[in-house]
Amino acid sequence: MASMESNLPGGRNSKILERNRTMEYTYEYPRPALTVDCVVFGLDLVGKNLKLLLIRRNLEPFKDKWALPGGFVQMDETLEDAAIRELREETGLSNIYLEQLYTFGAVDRDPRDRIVTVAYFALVKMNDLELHADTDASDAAWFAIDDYPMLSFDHESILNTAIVRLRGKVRYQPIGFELLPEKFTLSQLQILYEIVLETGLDKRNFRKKILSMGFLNELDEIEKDVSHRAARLYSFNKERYGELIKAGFNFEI
Amino acid sequence: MASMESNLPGGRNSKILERNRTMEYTYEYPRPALTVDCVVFGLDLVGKNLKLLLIRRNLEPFKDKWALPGGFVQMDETLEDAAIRELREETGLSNIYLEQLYTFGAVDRDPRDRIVTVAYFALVKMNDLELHADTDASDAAWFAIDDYPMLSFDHESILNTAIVRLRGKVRYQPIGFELLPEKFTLSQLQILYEIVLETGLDKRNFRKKILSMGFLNELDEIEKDVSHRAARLYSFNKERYGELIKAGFNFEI
DNA sequence: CCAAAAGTGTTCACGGTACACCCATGC
DNA sequence: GCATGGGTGTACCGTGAACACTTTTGG
Repeated sequence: MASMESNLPGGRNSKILERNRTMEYTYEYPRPALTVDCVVFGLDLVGKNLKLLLIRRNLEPFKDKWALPGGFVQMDETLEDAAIRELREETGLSNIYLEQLYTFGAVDRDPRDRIVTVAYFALVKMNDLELHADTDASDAAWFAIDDYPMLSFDHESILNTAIVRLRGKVRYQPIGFELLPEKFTLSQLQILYEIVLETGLDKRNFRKKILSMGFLNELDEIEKDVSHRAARLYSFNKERYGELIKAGFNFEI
Repeated sequence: MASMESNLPGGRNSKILERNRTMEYTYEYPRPALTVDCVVFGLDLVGKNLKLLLIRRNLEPFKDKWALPGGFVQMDETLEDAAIRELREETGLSNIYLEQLYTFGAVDRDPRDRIVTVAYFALVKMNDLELHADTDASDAAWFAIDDYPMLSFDHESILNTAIVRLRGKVRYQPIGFELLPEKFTLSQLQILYEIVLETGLDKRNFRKKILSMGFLNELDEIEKDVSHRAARLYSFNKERYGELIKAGFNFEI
């Protein structure tokens, strides 16, 4: 397990050690450990707030404390694969929107050792959700974004970075749909933006704008089981959106 | 050199090994190596094009090939510190704009070993530039962004990610000023945007817009040594920009 | 006096914003 | 019939876009 890349570090701790699998000289030096951590957001359309998925740690340090789901990157998997695997193992989630957020490398962010973590941020449709913790998470639960417990390590600052990213990105990329069911009403879409952007929006202007963009499919279907006039359902037409983007269209709320 | 973080990986390759400095049980498992790489952009106002700073590698693999400046992260430095150190060692640059770009973790991105790299992107004022390679770069040079040599490793895809980021970010954050001298003319500022955004801009509209934003200092100074009417010089007022942002102002070109 | 770039206003079209009432449905 | 949210149009204003000529300076 010795190697070197692009260029040498300062030289300290470096010595020629062995030939590796490609038979080139490599160097040995101490390596930080590498983990991934995931900030998972969900949307509570009833309670009208944004939710955060946390797990309860069952190992030291921070045993029994809440933390972002995550864990070590293995040698034979990409960073994204590691994030996907950890999410499945610790929360049972799969097939969700995932994007790399930022890499946190403060020297003392972990009390045990030098550990660098690549943070991901994830959006899930909370309806088709079924949490079941495996492996080393004894518990997983959703918390309101403005009322969550103390977090382990530097996870609070990772979370804050993710919130800033979400708020920024939701305005100019159609990622909000990842938080809604496949079929949704325009009111639900509006509530999504109102929650994430922490603002009120005018109903008529919102509908005019979003419909004029032309990437929503108007379905031949309406809401069920509501005690008032049922709203029409829509779905996001990803292909159409791609075409529009190619043609120079600019999404913005 | 054994440890573990947030949660365990799959379990394979893991065993209890030793107590570390905080006297908690830790695990041993193989770790990817960790490097940083920097995409450094400069602006050539005369030739009117964007430039890229590369180094010539003097070690295998890709010996004598061009690559992004970068190298291994040491145990006692943050990721950003590593990027700053490598830039100084390999190119002599210091005190430049630097921001984290993306972390690349494909399993086979380096032929020797599993190496994950945290890419940074940097902007330099090319006038106050003086390149001198130390350490392990035998050479450093600027290339036009649309005419550069073959790059080592996956550095071309890192570069492409950086270009996308630059083009996207320059439109809604005042990072362009990092590519200009402290004192610049409005025409130079316009050329900057025309180069980066690969578009033409109307002179009158551009001036109206940028001046109306109210964060440029109009200096009592004009260009020197030009064979035509000398233009007024301006500088970017960072403090003023901060105040505007706090007040809800939105920068956009 | 010529070349080169600096500097300067107005008009028009479009998109954003503000704003209020009737309709459909379930209980 | 009443409570609840669904659904709809217009007028105004401000910003973005298009567009051409005069001024200054050095050589």
